[in-house]
Order: sequence, then structure tokens, then C-alpha cells
Amino acid sequence: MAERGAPALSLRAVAREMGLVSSAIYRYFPTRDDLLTALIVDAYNDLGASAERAVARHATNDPRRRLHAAASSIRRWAKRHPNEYALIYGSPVPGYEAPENTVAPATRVTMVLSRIVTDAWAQEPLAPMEPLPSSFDAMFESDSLRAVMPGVPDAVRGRALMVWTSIFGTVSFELFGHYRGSVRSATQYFSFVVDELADLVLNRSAMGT
Amino acid sequence: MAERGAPALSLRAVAREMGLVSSAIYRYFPTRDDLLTALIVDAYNDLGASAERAVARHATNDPRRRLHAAASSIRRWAKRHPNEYALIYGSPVPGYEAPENTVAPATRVTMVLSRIVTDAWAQEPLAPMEPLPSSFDAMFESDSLRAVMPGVPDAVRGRALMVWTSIFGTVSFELFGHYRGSVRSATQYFSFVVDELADLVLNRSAMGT
DNA sequence: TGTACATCAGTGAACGCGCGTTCACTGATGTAC
DNA sequence: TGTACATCAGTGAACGCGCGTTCACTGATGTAC
Repeated sequence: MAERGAPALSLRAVAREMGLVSSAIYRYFPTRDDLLTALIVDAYNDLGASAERAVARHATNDPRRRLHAAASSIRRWAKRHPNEYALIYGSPVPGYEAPENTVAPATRVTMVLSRIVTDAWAQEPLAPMEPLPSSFDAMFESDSLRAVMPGVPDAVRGRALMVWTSIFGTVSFELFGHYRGSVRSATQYFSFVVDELADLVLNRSAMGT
Repeated sequence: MAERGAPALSLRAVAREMGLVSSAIYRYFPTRDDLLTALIVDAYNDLGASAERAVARHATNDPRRRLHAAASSIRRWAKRHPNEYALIYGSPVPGYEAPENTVAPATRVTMVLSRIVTDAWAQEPLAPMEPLPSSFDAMFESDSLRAVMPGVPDAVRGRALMVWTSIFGTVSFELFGHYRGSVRSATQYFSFVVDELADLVLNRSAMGT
């Protein structure tokens, strides 16, 4: 049962798009929310897989290029699947609460980004960082973040989260029309943003390119 | 006719909330889309006014504090008005196209942020900046951006747009639940992010605090 | 000060539509003997 | 190889609901004389 095309988020719309009658959906999902969950899981996995493929095409020792590849693939995926993108990164669907099993697929794309930063710091470790505010420990659920990016300074971990956020924020702003009238070339602007973000999170001495 | 409280975005919901019968709305708005437009304009103005007030409480010569004030007021407003926030910064309402006259109110909050950066650069001009990529001119609708931030280097203008985007991206991620499991104190994290963003866009030599 | 009429804000019933969900059903495919 | 029955994917009609929109109306308030 492959979900094809660009689904609007109503059960009847999904059925329609698959050439089925609405009640046929109940053969596969007990309720609308389960359908929604399946669509969300699919979307996260599709996005994650596409980012994984994009990064795999670049050498491990070129973190900046890898970050660009990952970020661009996210942007391209979003533009190709605007409904799915809005489903997972847009306003939450009223009355729907995402269950536990959407969490793992959701982290997949962030894992791609995390690995880029981790690899970069593994190659050129111990670059000097500004001192951390003492409140830093209380800021994150540190177990999870520390496990994800071993060997990376805490401040960079924080910045990494900020970088993912900015990438998705930029994609959302573009997709939702907030750059109308200010950005002429969204592609160039996006690349500029990713470059600036890379400076925040990649070891500067590893930036030879 | 003041819109009070947290409106869901259906005409009937708005009527209900105001203690009116649904058809009474047509006394004031010819169609649902006009109602929506009014709600959007109201939301942008409310957010803009709240950011203006927050910034006004801080001295012009402390740009970092002003940026924090503006950013926090945006975040607070978003948390206090989640529906309005989703209406203007969440997924676009399907089938609704925002008309021209929502543009001016929408820029109000970005004007607040622009002025902070402009003022900062007016005080401490000519800090050295890295050379610009030659494609920079084609990237933005430069007339509008240049008019908004006179005296600010083009690279900083670009970064400024990136800073607004990141602020709203962070607020959206928090509001839409994407930090669940990774951020413990959203308030501290947000302040950390704004601090990092300030470094990108404020003249470093003016950062005395 | 009192009556006659216009204006105005809001009511309430009704419409057609798309939604999520149910239920009894049909007809093709697979398995048993 | 042929009949009997179970399984399975999907149909189609119906439900109650909230939606945007219409229309004839009511009753309070304002204005004219």
C-alpha cells in the first residue's frame, strides 16, 4: 500500500486520490488519526531517505558540501511535496496528537545533519570555543543530545539544533510565502543562509574549501 | 468591532465566540475570506505593536538588549495567541490567497527588527565585513531591502533576513512541538539562539555589554 | 411631548457540501476435498 | 478436474456533524414633523 502523489489530509481525499471509495480506507486503518499517522511516518521517512541519499554523494571530509547537500535536499523535497511538508512542519492538525511511533522517523533527517557535524569535529577536534554559560546544562535534554553527537562541544550541540531550526524555518518561510517582495532568488538566498549556518557549526579550521 | 480571545479560523467559530449567530457576521464581512483577511491584519498589527512596545523600553545604544526584547516579545505573543500565530506563520489556509492589504501590517514586526540593526550600524559604522559573493545583488529585491536598512552593509542585510527567519523558525518549532525530547528549557534555549543571531547582525564592536 | 417611519444589528430556519464513520453487501480469489 | 466454501478487497447507501451562505424576519434605536 504505497501512498502516491500529493495527499490532501482528509480521509476522503486520500481515498479519492487512490481511486477508492471512502469506506474502503477502513480496510487498512481503523480511524482517520491512524491514516494521518501513517501519512506522517511516510513523509518523515521519505524526507529522511532523500537527505541520506543526498549526503552520501559527498565525501566525509567535506562537511560544508555535505551540509549544503542535506539542506538543499530538504528544500527540494519540501517544494516537491508541499502538502506532506505542511503536514509535518506546518501548523499542527487540530485535534490530532502525534503518537510515540512518529518520533523515530522524525529524527531521521536530523540524524543526517547531526552526523555531518559529528564527523567534522571528529576530523578536526578541539578548536577553541567561547566559554559556555553555566545554564547550558539545564537547557537541553542532554542525554539524548550528547548521545547523538559524541565528541562535539556542548555549545556546538546547541548551535546545531539552531541550524536545523533555521534550515526548516527558511524552507517554511519560502514555501509559505513570507519572502514575497524581499527575496528575488530563493535558491541563492538559501545557499547563502546555509553557508552562514555552516560557519556556526563546523570547525572553522576544517573549512579548507 | 474588536476581535477578542483565540479565534478558530472558521466563520461560525468566530461568530460563536462573539456570541453571535453565524449569519450576523455578514453584516460586517461580505465573505469568509474577508473575515479571514481582517483576522490576519489584526494579528499582524497586534504582534507588531507588541514588539514595538517591547523595544521602546530599551535604550537605542543597546542593540543586543533591544533584539532580545523584540524576539522575546514575539515569542510571548505567539504563546499567548497560538491560533493567530498559526494563522499568519503556519501553513497557509487552503484556497485562501492573502490580498495586498495584508502586506503592510505584515512588515510591521520586521520593521522593528530592521530598525534595531540600522541603529546599531549607525552608531558604530564601517566594521570590517567579509567580501560579498558577486551574486548578492541578484539575490534580493534590493530596492525594498536597501530602503529599509540604510547605511547597513549588504551582507548584513542578508543576514538580517536570516535572523528574522530564525527567530520565527525557532518560535514555530517550539510551538509546533518539534523540540519535544531535545530542549528542556525553551526559554533559555531561545535566549541562547537570539544571542547567537545577534552576533551575526550587530556590529561586534558595539557589543560592549 | 407624541406619533410615524426609517435605519440598523442581529435572529433563525434553511440550503448544499464535504467530512468521518457504520453497515450490509458483492464479487473475485484461494483452499479443501 | 470439479464442486463447496472461506477469505478478502472493495462498494454504495446512509448517518450526523460543522461548514459557508441566503433570506425573510424582528425588534430596538434614531430621526422628522
